Amino acid sequence: MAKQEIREPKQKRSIEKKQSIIMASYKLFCDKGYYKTNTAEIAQEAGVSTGIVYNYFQDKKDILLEVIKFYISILSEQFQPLLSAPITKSNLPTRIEQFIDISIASHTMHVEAHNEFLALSLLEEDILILFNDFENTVLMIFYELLLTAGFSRRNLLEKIRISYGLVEQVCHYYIQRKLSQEELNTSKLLAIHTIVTLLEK
Amino acid sequence: MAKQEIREPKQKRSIEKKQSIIMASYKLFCDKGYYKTNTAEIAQEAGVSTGIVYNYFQDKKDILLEVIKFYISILSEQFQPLLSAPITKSNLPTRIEQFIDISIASHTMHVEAHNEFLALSLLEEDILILFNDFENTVLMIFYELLLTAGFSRRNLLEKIRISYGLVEQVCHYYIQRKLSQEELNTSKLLAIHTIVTLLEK
Amino acid sequence: MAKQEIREPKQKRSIEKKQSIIMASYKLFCDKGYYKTNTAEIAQEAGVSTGIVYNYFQDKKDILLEVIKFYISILSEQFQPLLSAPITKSNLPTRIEQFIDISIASHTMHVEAHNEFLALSLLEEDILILFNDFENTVLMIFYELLLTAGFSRRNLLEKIRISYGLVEQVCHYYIQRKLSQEELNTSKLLAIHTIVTLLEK
Amino acid sequence: MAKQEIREPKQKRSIEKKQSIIMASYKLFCDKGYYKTNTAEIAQEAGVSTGIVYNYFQDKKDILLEVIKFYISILSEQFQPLLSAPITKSNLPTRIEQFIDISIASHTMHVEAHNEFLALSLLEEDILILFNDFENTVLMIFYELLLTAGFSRRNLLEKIRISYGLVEQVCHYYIQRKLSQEELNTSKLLAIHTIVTLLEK
DNA sequence: TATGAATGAGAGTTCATTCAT
DNA sequence: AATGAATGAACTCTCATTCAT
Repeated sequence: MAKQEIREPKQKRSIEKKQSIIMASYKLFCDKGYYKTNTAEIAQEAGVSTGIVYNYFQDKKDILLEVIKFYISILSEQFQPLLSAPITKSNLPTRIEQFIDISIASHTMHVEAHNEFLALSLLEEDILILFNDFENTVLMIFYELLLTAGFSRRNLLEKIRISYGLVEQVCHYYIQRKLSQEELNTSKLLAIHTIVTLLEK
Repeated sequence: MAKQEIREPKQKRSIEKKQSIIMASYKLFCDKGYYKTNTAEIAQEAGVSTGIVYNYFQDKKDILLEVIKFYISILSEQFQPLLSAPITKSNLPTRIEQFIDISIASHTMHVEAHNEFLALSLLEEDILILFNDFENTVLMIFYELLLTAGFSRRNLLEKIRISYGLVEQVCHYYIQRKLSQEELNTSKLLAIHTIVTLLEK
Repeated sequence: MAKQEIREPKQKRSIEKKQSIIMASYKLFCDKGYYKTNTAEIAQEAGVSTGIVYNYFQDKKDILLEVIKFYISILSEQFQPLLSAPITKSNLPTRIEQFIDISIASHTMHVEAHNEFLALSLLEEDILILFNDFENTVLMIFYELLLTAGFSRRNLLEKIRISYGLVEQVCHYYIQRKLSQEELNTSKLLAIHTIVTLLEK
Repeated sequence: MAKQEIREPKQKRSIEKKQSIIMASYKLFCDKGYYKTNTAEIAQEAGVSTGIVYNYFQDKKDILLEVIKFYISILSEQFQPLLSAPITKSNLPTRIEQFIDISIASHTMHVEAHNEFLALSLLEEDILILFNDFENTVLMIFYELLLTAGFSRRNLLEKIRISYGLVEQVCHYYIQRKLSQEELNTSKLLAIHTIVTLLEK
């Protein structure tokens, strides 16, 4: 029962085609959702035939995984500047604010993607793993940055987790409940203050 | 294209039948997920015919909505004791700990339900509304309790939202990442301390 | 991953419908061959919808197995008179001739079925088993009949197998090569004489 | 609707390429069966591109025909020594035994091929013709050998056909039913004796 | 000659919903 | 009110064959 071999495209044109299928899928998954998008639509949106999709991907689920990897790579890029800047005790509040701003920006830019893929991560184990890996990477970088900044190692990981979760919640509220800019600012200030207090404790 | 009228069952036997369909669906949605459960299975699990399901429910989605209402009613019941007990400045940490414990207990008891329905709430607008309504109700009760306890009205709602989110995050981490009991205790203590600080600020 | 339950139809109408699907498939498999018949055609020929087929059968292969059981039951019926008549040393040639005549008659009546199903038995293990079971049953009955007739037990089973194969070959030649009636008669006489000699040896 | 012309390869490299496609197909048809082998696999196994296959063969069926011709050429080779040795009344039993032994050897060596191609010959008319031609050739050679050996012309062809079929049956049983060596020997002796009797009659 | 990416019709199967009884 | 057989559109995936390069 030999599985058909999946071409890992080496040539430029092939890579472009695989990428175009990913982009088309990304768009459709955001617009209509993964379950409500069928493979024919993906092919059409990508401007290819239905058959060729299966030259590049094992099955529909495989497409989803690649789309999510692509999405995570976008997130990664957006956080990059923040993650490579040093943290000090004095610039901590600014850094937290930047983190919140970037989170909100990235969620807002891809609000449908965020919802859809978060939902799928709850429904499918292997998608959860991709997101967890990304999250862990980010958390570990903050861990190192905060150690370097002179914060105590004691319970630091737990503190970061809680802080991270807190930021996620602020973003989630803002986007889902459509908070006003003013409410957002209030929440931001509260969150920043809370996190600073927590980390310095 | 007049939609077939859905009877709102008045007689005892009918009510029981509708309820049994909801219970069967709840079980199956938790076990296999909404998308992977078909109506024939629901009918079989409920011990009724496939046709009769459509006497009580508009369509499959309608069943889901009722199942979620049922799930929320369970949550509601579990939080009831906490929501009817008064909060004072001195018992606040205890109350927060109780809140966390109840949250974890209810998520753990229905861990599949929690994941499945949270995911669906991100995929379907009308499910989100149900959960938001529940959350708002809970938040408002805490708002009143905290006002009565003498906490300042200033930014109180935002503070509660953030606190609520923080608890959700701790639970989510505990369940998804399978934290050890020890890690959980650390996180709990940190969370309680953070929330107390935040509210008293 | 619960397989959909296959209804074993108890009610008269259901049994009739299952039978009609088998008959339609039998016809199509003989006319066009199993691989070249699709499920839509089967449904159409049976006068049902495509979906209902899967209420009665696990999958396409399952239909094939039932069709072959049906075919074997026909064969069984045709050999019945011969298999229930006693054999004596003196009527042995007549019995062998009857056996050849019935074999030819049944192969001729269902020449397409015979070829198609024999071919499939070589391609699919579980089909081979069905045919082997039938063949073994027939051989064992002859074994008993010949013992009763007073033939020696020594190598009797091997002798019967060879005789059976010999008859099959005569039929096969007659049908495939379109022997003339005269050639058939010659072959028949030779086969009868050979078998009698073999058994009496 | 002019069919694309199929080159009959004259150059050495082309002939080798065509042959390698045939060999690859032979291997795959034996391993997986004709229907379960696709042209991409054939090309890969042969180390050529999928497109080039259609320069040498009309279509997939055409490959099959060539593969069967190749298979028959192997059979032919294996029977060659026997078919060129003279038969006498006294060495007849030995010759028959050799015939059985070669048959079993060739079927055993290519047991998958034998089953697969026999099946296909029942499903496809033009394949049957190829096998019949081979069989007829073999039978005619025996006919001549036996005439030379002094056997009567009367019904000789029918006798040979029956004998040939009998040998096929013994081999078939041995391979399909996995007879023991002992059972095989018994059957062989019985078959030889039967055929000798038949021919001498 | 040769490549292998691309095509697209067609396969088997599922399932929410309907309807004759 | 209840049944469960029946519907048929829609789904994912395969593969013999073609064609631009």
